[in-house]
Amino acid sequence: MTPARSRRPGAPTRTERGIPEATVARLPVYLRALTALSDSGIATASSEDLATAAGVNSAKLRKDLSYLGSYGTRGVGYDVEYLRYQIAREIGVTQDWAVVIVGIGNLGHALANYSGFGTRGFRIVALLDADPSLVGERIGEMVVRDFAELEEIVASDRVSIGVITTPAGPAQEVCDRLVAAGVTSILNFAPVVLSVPDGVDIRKVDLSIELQILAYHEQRKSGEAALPEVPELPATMNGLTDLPSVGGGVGA
Amino acid sequence: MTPARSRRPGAPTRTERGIPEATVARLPVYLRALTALSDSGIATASSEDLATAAGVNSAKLRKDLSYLGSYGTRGVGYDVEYLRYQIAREIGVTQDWAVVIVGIGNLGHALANYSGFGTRGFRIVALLDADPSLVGERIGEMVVRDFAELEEIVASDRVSIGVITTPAGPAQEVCDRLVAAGVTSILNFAPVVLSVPDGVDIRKVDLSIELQILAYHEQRKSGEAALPEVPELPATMNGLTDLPSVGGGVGA
DNA sequence: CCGATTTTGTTCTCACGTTCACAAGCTCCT
DNA sequence: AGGAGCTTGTGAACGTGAGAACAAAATCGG
Ligand SMILES: NC(=O)c1ccc[n+]([C@@H]2O[C@H](COP(=O)([O-])OP(=O)(O)OC[C@H]3O[C@@H](n4cnc5c(N)ncnc54)[C@H](O)[C@@H]3O)[C@@H](O)[C@H]2O)c1
Ligand SMILES: NC(=O)c1ccc[n+]([C@@H]2O[C@H](COP(=O)([O-])OP(=O)(O)OC[C@H]3O[C@@H](n4cnc5c(N)ncnc54)[C@H](O)[C@@H]3O)[C@@H](O)[C@H]2O)c1
Repeated sequence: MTPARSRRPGAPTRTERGIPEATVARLPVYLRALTALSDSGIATASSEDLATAAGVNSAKLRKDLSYLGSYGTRGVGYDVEYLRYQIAREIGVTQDWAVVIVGIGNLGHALANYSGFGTRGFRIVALLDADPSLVGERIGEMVVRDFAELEEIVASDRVSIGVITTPAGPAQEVCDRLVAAGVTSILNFAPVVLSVPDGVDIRKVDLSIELQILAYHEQRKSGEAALPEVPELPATMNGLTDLPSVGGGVGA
Repeated sequence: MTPARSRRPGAPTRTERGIPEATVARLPVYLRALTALSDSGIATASSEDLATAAGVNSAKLRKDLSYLGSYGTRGVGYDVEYLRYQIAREIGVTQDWAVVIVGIGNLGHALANYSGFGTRGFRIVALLDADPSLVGERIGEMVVRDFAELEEIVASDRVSIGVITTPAGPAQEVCDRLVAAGVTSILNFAPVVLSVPDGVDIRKVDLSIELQILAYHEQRKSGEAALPEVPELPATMNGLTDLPSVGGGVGA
């Protein structure tokens, strides 16, 4: 019989068949690469080929795939279709997930018009907005509906994923409504930190943050000699009201 | 005098005043939290307060800030305005960075209409598209210009950041053009892995990947008993052409 | 049938990131 | 002036992630 294994120090703590978070974040990239190879009529690919297509190093790719099982063939590589199916199954996109989008402004419109979600395992079942002048507008096949209908829609369409594209102000309130209605995964575009109860997953997309990270590295490239002098902290910390205005604004 | 320090084992390798990547990614969040506190009229905040506002743990926040210098006061906390300025300076958003957006479709329109960049250290100097029927269209204060004008614009406006919102197909080509024109930081929305030479930074935003990560966790929440059986690999790997179609599509 | 060749799956080691815990330093009150 | 009470800055421990390296397994040619 199998002896009760004591955890080796350094081994990642992971529940049965749990996959490291860093790996989970790369699986969709592999899935996309496999789909591209498949569309090019390629039936088999080595870890090196796949790693190149996915923009990662091949050892990392092999280790990532090894968490799913042994789906390759030594000396040969991976069967593209088979591996694609296995990854899709592991991620959970062999069937479609129902999604609602809340806040049909600039960004909400763009998402609603985007055809890429359908081919990647998601089905947008409702576009919701609180603005009465938007309700009833047609976008592609869909019609904008009133945010008040949220609970009904979530319940009848088994919606588990919500996307927030409202301004920052109402975002927490919208988030709470989504959670109360039964949504357990949220993708947030509003520039604000949302708090959710345990059991609800939240991810954020923040374009200003991405640009600011680029700006940081850009600044170092262009030579730090160009940096302004560090103003020293005065003896008293008061009287600092007239510093130059700086980026980092809050709000919609 | 300062003795030449030999690297302690375990200490992160970092060039003079270099900041760990994970910290750099959080500084914009702190900046936003500080701006919010400042707008609420709060002049001083403890690491605990700030950490709550930024959605991180306070030890992490203190360690992150310690890479910038000692800007707090023991027993008191941090001066909100002063710290905000220091972080903005470190990120490099005390002045605006010029940005071009390439591909003015659904997403490009949304970004062009977004007012949030201006208040966070960025100035959109041009909207570019290859489609002649779009060139000349007015969006807010700006007019869509021909992609062919790229080089001229980059040179005359000292543009160092480019945003790609074209379909996946032309994205690499557009990327190469941007780099050749002198752009050294790129934010990519197209679902494709771009390759760039050393010295050019690239970040990607991929909504389908975000949703798929949520789907993975969602699947585990709803009980794995619901998972389809794992199909076994047949003795030969051929003849696998009729697997169910799965999410992960490629293309625009 | 066997050895050469290819490529996976995994182990080992090092680097990076997070969190705890506490001494050092500042303010305020008596 | 001196001690009580906070809060920062950081050393040290721990956990996670990345990559090099290699043994194991499969194919293929002779
Ligand atoms: N547009 C962009 O390119 C862009 C870029 C980065 C970040 N963002 C962020 O994304 C979010 C949306 O941006 P946008 O430009 O689309 O804004 P927007 O103002 O155009 O649209 C917001 C929509 O949300 C709706 N709304 C407001 N309160 C609501 C509520 N309580 N319930 C339901 N709907 C509500 C409004 O009616 C409006 O239609 C903002 O938080 C913004 O900061 C947008
Ligand atoms: N719209 C969304 O919500 C959304 C969501 C996720 C990802 N994306 C991705 O973002 C990108 C843009 O999406 P979209 O919906 O705005 O697409 P879109 O088709 O509406 O717009 C693309 C624009 O790029 C322009 N273009 C094409 N080739 C070009 C070239 N070589 N040079 C310059 N311009 C060129 C086109 O003329 C068009 O205006 C796509 O890669 C898409 O996969 C979009």
